[in-house]
Amino acid sequence: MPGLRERKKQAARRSLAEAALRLALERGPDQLRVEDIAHEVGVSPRTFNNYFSSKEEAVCSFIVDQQERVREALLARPAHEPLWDAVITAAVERQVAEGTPRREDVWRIREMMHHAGLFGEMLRAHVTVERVLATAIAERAGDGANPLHARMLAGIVQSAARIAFHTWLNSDTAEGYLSAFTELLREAQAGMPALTAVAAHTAVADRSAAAS
Amino acid sequence: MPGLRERKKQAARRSLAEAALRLALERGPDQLRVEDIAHEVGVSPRTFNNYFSSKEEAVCSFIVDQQERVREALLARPAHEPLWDAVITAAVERQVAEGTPRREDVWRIREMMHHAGLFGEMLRAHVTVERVLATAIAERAGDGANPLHARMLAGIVQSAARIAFHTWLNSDTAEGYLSAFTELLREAQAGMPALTAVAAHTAVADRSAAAS
DNA sequence: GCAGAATTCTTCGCGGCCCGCAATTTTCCT
DNA sequence: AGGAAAATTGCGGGCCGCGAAGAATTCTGC
Repeated sequence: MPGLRERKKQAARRSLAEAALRLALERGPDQLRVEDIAHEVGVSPRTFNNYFSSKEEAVCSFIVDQQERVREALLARPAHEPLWDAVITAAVERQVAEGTPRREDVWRIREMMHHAGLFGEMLRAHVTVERVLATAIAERAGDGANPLHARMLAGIVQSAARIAFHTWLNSDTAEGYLSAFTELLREAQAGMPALTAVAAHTAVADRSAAAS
Repeated sequence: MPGLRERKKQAARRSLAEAALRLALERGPDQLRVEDIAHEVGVSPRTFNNYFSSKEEAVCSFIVDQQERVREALLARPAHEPLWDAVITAAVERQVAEGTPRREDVWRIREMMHHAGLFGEMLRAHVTVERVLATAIAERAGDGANPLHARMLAGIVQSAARIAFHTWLNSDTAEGYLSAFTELLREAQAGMPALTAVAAHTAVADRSAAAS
């Protein structure tokens, strides 16, 4: 069990992260100073840097904080479930639990993704989650599993999440990004057959064209 | 055709990028100031920021500059070749053409990957390449191809490259990272069967344990 | 060739971020 | 209660990114 000291630290950290994200959504990534974040929580700007090494890290920390939930969600799947199904279900579950961003925040988020520092930090956060997910996958797969393969599967999951979210963000569709996310993972599971099918069709056309 | 002015600009840009990367390798990411880079090329520090918005971007720009070669390498594959093979071969070809880092630079690169800003920038560069690769894949796959699926395949390729390189970087093995890269892509093509096979074995063990 | 135009480079300065250090206050354990 | 450990904070320094304005260089039409 964590001591009182540790809990207060975590509370302060979460307060800072929450304030950073909220202010970033309110006024945009360029009008966000660490001074504001610190003042919002009631600590000195210097203290902010004891928790986060940059404001970007604070804004994106909520992604990293999903680490534990990812691990738990995967290991909670029934043991007889095939690995792909367990991974996909756990990943989707987590996304559902996280919820979809509010409609009014969409264009702000879009703006934030155009911010180089924030975008890079988000990618870093995804890699961090990927590492945790990889160990959970390896754990689930058993001792004989190749850690590299586990890492690869985790990378595929994160890629699907990133791509589905990014596509949803830049399109004014009404439906969520979860359907695209799931579809991408199912495709990856099957080795991207939809793509290769099209390619095969093209190849056939090319061959008949070459033969004529 | 590019005008003379444009060519000089590109030359200056490449000089800056080359100097940035070389100095970063020589003295480490923390002892690298834009003033040094600019002075090395013979321009003012302010001019540096006309070409790159940060020193990290300059150091990682060589990755982004591979965009065109990726595209060409893929579209140069014979038309009858299956998509996966074409993509894998083109990706490996590109990596081979780029060459393996010198042995003495390894620990410097390792140090650079620990630098938050540089690591994030490298991930951003990978995403940029991913976008180009995705359009090339879509082009190759034909008009009926789902752009999302193309993007996903590109993401898988970039994930494999990143994971293989990262693993190689943090292990003192003599062999290159290309073998791991190829193997990861082959696994992905087949839907990560090695992992799921292990999982099936574990599931069987679990079931017999539950039955007893 | 040349003079004007256009573009680029440089100098200067401001606001901001990040970090090391040391003092101070708060919290924890016995 | 009192000492130890740890967190917070102010200060100082270095660097970065960017804007403005003048200087320099290149381009263009003649």
